[in-house]
Amino acid sequence: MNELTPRQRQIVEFIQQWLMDAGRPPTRAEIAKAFGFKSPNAAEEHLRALQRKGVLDLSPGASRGIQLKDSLREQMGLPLIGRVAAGKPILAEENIEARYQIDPQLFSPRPHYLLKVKGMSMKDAGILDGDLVAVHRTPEVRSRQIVVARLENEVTVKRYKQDGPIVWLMPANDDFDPIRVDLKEQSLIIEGVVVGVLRQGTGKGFLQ
Amino acid sequence: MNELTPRQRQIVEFIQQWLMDAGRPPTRAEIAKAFGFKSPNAAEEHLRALQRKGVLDLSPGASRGIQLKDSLREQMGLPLIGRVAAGKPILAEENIEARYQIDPQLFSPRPHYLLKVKGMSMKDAGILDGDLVAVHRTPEVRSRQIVVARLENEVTVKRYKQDGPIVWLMPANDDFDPIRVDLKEQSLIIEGVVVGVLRQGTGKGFLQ
DNA sequence: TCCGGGTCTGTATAAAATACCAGTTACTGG
DNA sequence: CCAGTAACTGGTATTTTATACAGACCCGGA
Repeated sequence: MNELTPRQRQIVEFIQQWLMDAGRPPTRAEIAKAFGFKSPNAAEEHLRALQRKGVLDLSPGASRGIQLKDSLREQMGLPLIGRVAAGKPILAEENIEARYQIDPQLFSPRPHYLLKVKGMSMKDAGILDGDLVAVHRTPEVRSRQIVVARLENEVTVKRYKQDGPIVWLMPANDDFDPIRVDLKEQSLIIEGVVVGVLRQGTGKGFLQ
Repeated sequence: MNELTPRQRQIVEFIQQWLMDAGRPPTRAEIAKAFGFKSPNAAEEHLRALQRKGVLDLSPGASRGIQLKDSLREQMGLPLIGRVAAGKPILAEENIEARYQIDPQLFSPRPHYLLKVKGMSMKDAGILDGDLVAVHRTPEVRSRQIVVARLENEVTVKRYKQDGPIVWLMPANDDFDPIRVDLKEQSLIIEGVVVGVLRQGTGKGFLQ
């Protein structure tokens, strides 16, 4: 029911493009012209359908009264997760310290949130205390990827290494020891894969 | 001549705010209502004045036909500088590999460009080969700041240390030697201060 | 003093845009 | 086979919007 038809998807993409180019939403007539509709009502009905499906909002009576809901979420930006409250899902509202807009093209795959790193256990991978890591939320991880894992209600960033039923969470710092997790005994929740790193304020002086 | 009056500045700020909130530009009547004008023509004349001063574009005949020129520049995002052609200014068009939108609140002071780092000379400061550093363009630097410097047509990222007329460009890696610059003999151009670091694609596996 | 720009009121009108209504065609699932 | 939905054409009433014109007031510079 909530799935868009190919035509509806085209309409939404057209509106996004138009917004980028013109800085304002299109009118019914402009949509109709772009798609070759001979009646603006064809556009009207597409817009109604898209509103029913929750993809956009229409402001009654206003000219160019089309608001894409996606763009609102994009405008919100990525949530920055600071301290993760025990037992709460990582993206719970109370964990969000701020939101930052990040160009989606900058990282791939697309990150879902930023996580503030505590401690120097990943120093040799260039991830320092206080750095923000951009995380793509997926449970599918491969060995040698740097992951965000939750173990005993502790959230940690480590390099992932699987050896049969044994998972090793490897620090990138000789001062720390690898963490051994036996999946038959302990539960390990993968909160995502690190797809980027972001450090604020190197100006004042940072480390050594 | 190109200076905006306080009232004109208010108008521009109002349009920016409206764009953020509604996702479309305001009409003359909406501007008039917000400012308490009793005539839409007051808004019209402000828009004309702002167009004359080059702050925005008006699309004749189109409803909500206001395009802020600033927002276009903001949409362009920060330029990513790759290889710097010898003798060319760092922000020359031919040095720009791409543009990325970055939340201005993320870094402070505001960065002017991103520079792709080559080599591992700043490894211990968490800046690795291929990282992007966000750079605030200023010639004013203090000791211990990480700077982008140009020396003999080579652009390099190092920690700055001044000792009277002698400047030391300090690597953050024991395998590299500090660079000694005597300002009486050599010219050193400071291209800016590093205010942030950005690494793309840590997912696949990075270093050690 | 006169001029021009900035800031606004008030009125008017044409053009742009929305919001309906009545149909048509084609496809899909019960 | 029929109902429902998607995807249109064609048209119209109504509202929204842009824009022009006629003034008014203040201020600073020539």
